[in-house]
Amino acid sequence: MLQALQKEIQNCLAQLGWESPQFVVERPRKNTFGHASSNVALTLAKQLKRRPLDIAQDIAKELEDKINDLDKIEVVAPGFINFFFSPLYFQTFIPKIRKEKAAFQKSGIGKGKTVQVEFVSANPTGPLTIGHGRQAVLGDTISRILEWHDYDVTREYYFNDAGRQMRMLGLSVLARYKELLGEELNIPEGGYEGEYIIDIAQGFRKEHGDLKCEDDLELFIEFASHAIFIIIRDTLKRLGIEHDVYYNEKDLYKTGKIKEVLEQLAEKGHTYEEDGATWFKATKFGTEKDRVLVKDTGEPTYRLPDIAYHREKIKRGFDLIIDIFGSDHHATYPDVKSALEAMDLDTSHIRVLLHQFVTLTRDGEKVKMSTRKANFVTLDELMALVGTDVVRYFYIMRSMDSHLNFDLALAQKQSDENPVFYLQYAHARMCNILIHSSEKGIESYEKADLTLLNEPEIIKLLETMIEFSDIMDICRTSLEPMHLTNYLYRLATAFHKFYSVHRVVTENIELSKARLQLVDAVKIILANGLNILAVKTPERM
RNA sequence: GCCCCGAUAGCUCAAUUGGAUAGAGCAACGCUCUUCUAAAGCGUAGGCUACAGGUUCGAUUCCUGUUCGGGGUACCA
Repeated sequence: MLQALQKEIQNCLAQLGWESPQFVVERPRKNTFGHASSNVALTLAKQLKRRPLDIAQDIAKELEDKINDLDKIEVVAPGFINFFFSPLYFQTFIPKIRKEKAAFQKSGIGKGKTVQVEFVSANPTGPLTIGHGRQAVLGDTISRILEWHDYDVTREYYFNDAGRQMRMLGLSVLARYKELLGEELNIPEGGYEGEYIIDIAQGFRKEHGDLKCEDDLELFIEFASHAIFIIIRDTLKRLGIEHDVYYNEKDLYKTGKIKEVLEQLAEKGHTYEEDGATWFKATKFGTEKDRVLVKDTGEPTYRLPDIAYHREKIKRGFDLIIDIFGSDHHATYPDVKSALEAMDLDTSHIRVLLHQFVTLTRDGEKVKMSTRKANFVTLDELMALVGTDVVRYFYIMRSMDSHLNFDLALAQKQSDENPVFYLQYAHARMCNILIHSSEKGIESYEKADLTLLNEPEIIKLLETMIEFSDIMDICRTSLEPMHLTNYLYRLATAFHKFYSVHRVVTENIELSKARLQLVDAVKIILANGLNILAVKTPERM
């Protein structure tokens, strides 16, 4: 609705021979300002050197008979143009929604375009924690939003199965294995102390028996990383998340991609040797410090495979690449980007999303999370506690720029403080009304006089319903699913308010039929939104 | 020191990316079920948007400082 108006105004400006400035068409906060409002005139004032009010008058006059189902246009100081639509404008959407169902207002803007979304990518050193959960749900929901827009989405997990952390993991399992064989427990400095390490050691013993195999660390690493991979994959699956591609860091070594990057950078003179290490001249590309790519031990730092991996991403030809990282990664991306540019690769289609951390509180006390020390709460535990719907909704209901407070005590309550129940309750109510109507003998409400729907609560509800596409567009450009949760909450509120004032099924059959169509239509929109969030739509509660 | 995020009602957060009188939920206090689900609705109260400047018709939003939180600043990932 807003986008259509924007175009109409642009046409109008062209007609008047004025250059189109940056302006907005938006939904005003106050009902007295109409259903849509624009600041065009204000933005034109300087260019035309005229009073904004006069400009607004001119535009309003020009637009008046070009827009269908318009009640009136108002020009208000200091120069806003407010649009008031007639009830008919809103009523006509009902048959459209009921006909198109899940396809209602689909933009199709991503048709034929490929997107890769990389998310989670946690080291396979332990079960996913509550911290990882935020990224998991964010990534999957963003993917779902893009899929709604018809993008072809590849969900990818970069699997760090090489490097120092994996060696620590192998050593930790080895230590537990030896303990099982009766030796004294000796977890290495910086090793992993979680219970799950014991389970893995037991699994190893079951498969390999009692070996004298302390030299064969690789065997332990491989076994452990695979075991943890299974754990992580299953956790995500329980949350309704499945990655299309697990990209192994190891493969970058096997296929020689690491070497290629080093060679390519050296060839262009972007690296140098110092203190036995290979350095990347990151400062040449505006980064604050030069970075080590290969340590004096001959082992690469994590940056090198990161660079190689991103080089592969670009080569794979996606139209859009989205990286989702925790805020602790903010320092590393500029280096990767610099290196890619150093290899003359285009990085303009990469979007890096950084989300802030999850703070876990329990009875008001902060709980410190660490995989290594094993004093974390796992994502599995959280799901068991509050259910997947609540987990999915809570993780994205806040902007990713702000810290997320997860109060465990509150989450366990499953009480009325929970917005998820508010939305699901609205959906269940809608279903119940439709069921009730047939019980009351209304066989069909296909033929109805929709002009009967003109009370303020109903117009407000309809107005909110058709806002859906505007919201989905904001989600697409901002990549912030939070806008969708906020919207659905408003939609449910508009419905609950309507419900409390107007009874749907009454003695007045004609009116009942019209309102039944309305309820059916809201239900479709609400379900569309909840489906995108992968939150269930119960018919009864 | 430098870099990234945040600071809005007692608490948790919004504010359509610069718009008009800053809004919700929870907590507090009142109402509303003989009705399609009260997991709901209505009302009251709650604000110098951390602080000080600047930019312009207009700032919670952009810029510059300051204060306080979180994260980073490795030849750890």
